[in-house]
Amino acid sequence: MEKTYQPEQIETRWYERWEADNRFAPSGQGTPFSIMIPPPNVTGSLHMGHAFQDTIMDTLTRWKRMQGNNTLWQVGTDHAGIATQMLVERKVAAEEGKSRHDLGREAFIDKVWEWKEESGGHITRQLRRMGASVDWSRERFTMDNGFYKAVQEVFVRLYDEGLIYRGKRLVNWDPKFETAISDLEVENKEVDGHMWHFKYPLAGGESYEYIEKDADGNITFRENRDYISIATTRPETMLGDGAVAVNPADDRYAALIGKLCEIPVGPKEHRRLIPIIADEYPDPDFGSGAVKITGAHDFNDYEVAKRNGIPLYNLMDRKAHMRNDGLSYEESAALAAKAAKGEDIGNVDEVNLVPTELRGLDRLDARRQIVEVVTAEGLAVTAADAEGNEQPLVEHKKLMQPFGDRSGVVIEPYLTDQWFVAVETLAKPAIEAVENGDIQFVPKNYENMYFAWMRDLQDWCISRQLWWGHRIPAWYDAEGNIYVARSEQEAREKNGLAADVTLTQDEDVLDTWFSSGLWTFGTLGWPEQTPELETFHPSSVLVTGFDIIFFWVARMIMMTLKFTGEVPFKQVYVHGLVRDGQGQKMSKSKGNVLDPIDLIDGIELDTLIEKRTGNMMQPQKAKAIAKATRDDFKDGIEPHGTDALRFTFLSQATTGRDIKFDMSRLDGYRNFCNKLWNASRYVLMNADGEDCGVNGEQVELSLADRWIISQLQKTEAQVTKAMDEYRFDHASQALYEFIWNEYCDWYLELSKPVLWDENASAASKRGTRRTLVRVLEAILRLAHPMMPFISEEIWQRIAPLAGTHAGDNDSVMVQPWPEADQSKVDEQTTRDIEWLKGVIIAVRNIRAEMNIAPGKPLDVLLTKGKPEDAERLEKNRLFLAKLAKLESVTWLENPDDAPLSATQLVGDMEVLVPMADLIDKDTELARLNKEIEKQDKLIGGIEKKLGNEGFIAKAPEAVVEKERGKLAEFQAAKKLLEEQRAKIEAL
RNA sequence: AGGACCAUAGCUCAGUUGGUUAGAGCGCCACGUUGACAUCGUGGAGGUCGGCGGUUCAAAUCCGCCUGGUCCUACCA
Repeated sequence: MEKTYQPEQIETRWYERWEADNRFAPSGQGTPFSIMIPPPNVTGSLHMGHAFQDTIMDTLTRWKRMQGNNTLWQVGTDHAGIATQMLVERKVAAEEGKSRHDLGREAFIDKVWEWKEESGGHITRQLRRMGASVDWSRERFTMDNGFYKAVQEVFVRLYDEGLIYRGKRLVNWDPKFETAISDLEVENKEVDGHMWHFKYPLAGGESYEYIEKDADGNITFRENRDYISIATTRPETMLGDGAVAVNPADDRYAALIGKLCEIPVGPKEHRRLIPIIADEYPDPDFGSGAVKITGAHDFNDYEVAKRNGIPLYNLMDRKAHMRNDGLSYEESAALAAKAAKGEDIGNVDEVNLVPTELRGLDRLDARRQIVEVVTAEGLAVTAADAEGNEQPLVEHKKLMQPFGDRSGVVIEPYLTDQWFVAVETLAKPAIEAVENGDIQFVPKNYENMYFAWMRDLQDWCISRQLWWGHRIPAWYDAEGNIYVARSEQEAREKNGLAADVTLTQDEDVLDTWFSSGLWTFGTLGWPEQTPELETFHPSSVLVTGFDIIFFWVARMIMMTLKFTGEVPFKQVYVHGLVRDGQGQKMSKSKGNVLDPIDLIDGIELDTLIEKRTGNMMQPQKAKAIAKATRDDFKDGIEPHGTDALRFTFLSQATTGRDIKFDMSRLDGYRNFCNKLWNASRYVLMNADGEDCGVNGEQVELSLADRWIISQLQKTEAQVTKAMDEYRFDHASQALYEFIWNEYCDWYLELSKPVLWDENASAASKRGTRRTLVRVLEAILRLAHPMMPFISEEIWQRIAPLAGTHAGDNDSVMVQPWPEADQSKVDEQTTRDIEWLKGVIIAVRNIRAEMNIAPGKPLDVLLTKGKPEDAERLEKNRLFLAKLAKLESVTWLENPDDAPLSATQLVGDMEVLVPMADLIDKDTELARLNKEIEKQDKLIGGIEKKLGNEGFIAKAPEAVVEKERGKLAEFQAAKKLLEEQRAKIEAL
């Protein structure tokens, strides 16, 4: 074996071997256990979140597999509609200078598939680097034919049941991608904005007395007005106003309800009049209390408009430019005027209220012009500035503005025909499944988040105006009648349409999440009733981030219950986000992204900087990012190996909260791998080719042997319990603790005196070798789900010595998970070893405090102990001498015979290192005083407790007894320390 | 505005149903290389558990309020 652990030499090799040996497929034996991977985007590359999540899933999967379950980890990728289309569009533009429209739909889709075949496997290759034991033979892609069949089936059935409908609704519109998006794909961000205040003059020059009152009804302001004051952050929408609404309880405007006012924009001769209506929506205490209603461009206004029969005038096109189609402004304004008077003008689609000079402008340019014109006309509300001059009132304020999470552009509410899922009836059973425990969230508090969202569900807009995705299985005839079916042919048959009736398929595709919602059962062959579906559905656990509960988890629950009558998974393990060392979200624009592969393989500083600053949206940040990177990673990143990275994730995986990724812990766990490596090296050096008792030869087990076996049982139980509870931090901690602090620090050291003792019996040497090997072999099995590579590499060498290796094709992957054997837990042995460790530490302590060289042989006396201490000394003389580097150890019956010594306590017993000539009186006195003080404090605390009548009366007897015991112990210790102090003082 | 989560050593975090001498890793200080490992070993320093109040015989732990932080949802023209 190499002297240090070299992960790069073993990881890829083992992964290829496992895959070639078909180790990842279900065994076909045992209780089914299945996990469906949250499908990563096919365009994606592995980020820290994936790496974290995959580590957890793989750890669970390997663990369950070793426990003998019929284990399936189902893998696949998601076609990621917008992201993929965007990527291929860019590629085609760069390579051929063509847009997707130049190519046409079919040719473009071909390009996407080409791209997918070439580059779509990037993330799955990276998944292999993480050691993920997914069943590659069952890999699925959401655009696969089989999966498409499931998607179509679901669509058709929901439509037939009336749960999918098409309608004109206000939706979130992404003007960059020219598609509808769901509200979950919208990110609300705070931006600096303006709020303008404009005067809407009353029709016919009417005026009224505007009166403001305070809370007590006293008049605080009155003036004569011939307008109503309106505020807006989007002046361009004024063009599409259909009404001004005031609250019916607002006295200021009560007299105006039913009257008309004028929108202060557009050609003077065609100024539009709109009604002033009463609605509960306006808040009298906010702004002027009057709200302009633009039903086609604002979600709140849309509701008001619907309630009051106000027309919805669309002002923009798909690019969010001001419309340049439909009727002329004059014709449109005339129609709108009729509508304002309450006349029915029918379909308003052709009505284009954008004045000629604004048509075709971007909405923001239109906004500027409108503000200018209205202000010039004197219809801006004014306020006095610092010098007392009246100025147009423009408030600078923070606005929450919607942005597309992929496009980054401002999202517009936009009126279009879209397909929707009516979610109400689907939501009910989905809520119940969580309420009644069929699905459990871990940690449980995420259930509240789920309920909160499910209780307030909007119909889900599932159509997207994209080319890449599952095309909607709906056809239209010339009259616009809709026929939904699994194919054009079925549409004809179902509806008795003649062959000469022309049908055209809907152009739109489905939201990617619509197909992802079918993931758990769609991947198992549904709608066919396959054996896989029977065996592995519902899946056992879903591992996912909380940010995706709405997008995906909730929808999976709804869809799966609807179509299979089963829950998609029994448990949902929700993990936190992986953040950088400072707790910042990792993002390209912040330049703080870590690539898991770089942590595994290492990366030069310059390459890392190049990676972080290359191809940036905001190049001006490059310098700061380069500096920050230089500060954080002076020498780049060293290679750590996959196992160390996995172990780091696991150790930081506490209950559901975000993790700050800690590089120093990554270093620490790489060292841990090295520790395990070297411990194994030691074992091999001492056991390979030696008699390890594989054939059941007689052995003699030392105290240390029995102790480490006992500790192993406890560790096995701890790790198993922690895994059961998804406490990967506890599981990894227990393993770390055992390997480093027990097996390496103590047991390996304790094995040396036996193995190196020429006088030791063959049976005792054999016993120690057997224990060394067997315990290590168990450790490797225990470690395997967390650290698959190093455990396999070492296991292959160790297992033959332990007699558990079944030949060339064997693997630790398929070994049984270690189960604790309670009969091997030996508390007496544990106490004995604790005693031994206590004495050794006491001697080391004295050495450190007295400045005695670690290697200098010492003569040590033990005294004042109980008879069992003397016995322990006799049994452990060899160990003691070796580990504490002692020349001799003597049991002193009469403490009065003790020479002047440095002392330490082990229980009641005193450890003495005679050093008459060496002792530093002052140092030793100071130390003793400090010790005594400490005991005093402890004693004081307990005496206070025991002096409390309430405590004696009410606390459980066992607790009181325990306190009494402690008191006695501390008092005895103090007494010994005082005696020692007296001796030193007497010098 | 509503809700969730968090606050424990210089840093990253554990701390089960209240009873521990409040722990780990990293970092820090001192010492140490003869054979598993300097990616190491040995010893050590370092915390009034964010603040205030309450419940209790007993609070890092349960309850309330406050402060600070993170996030989600809704946002008001």
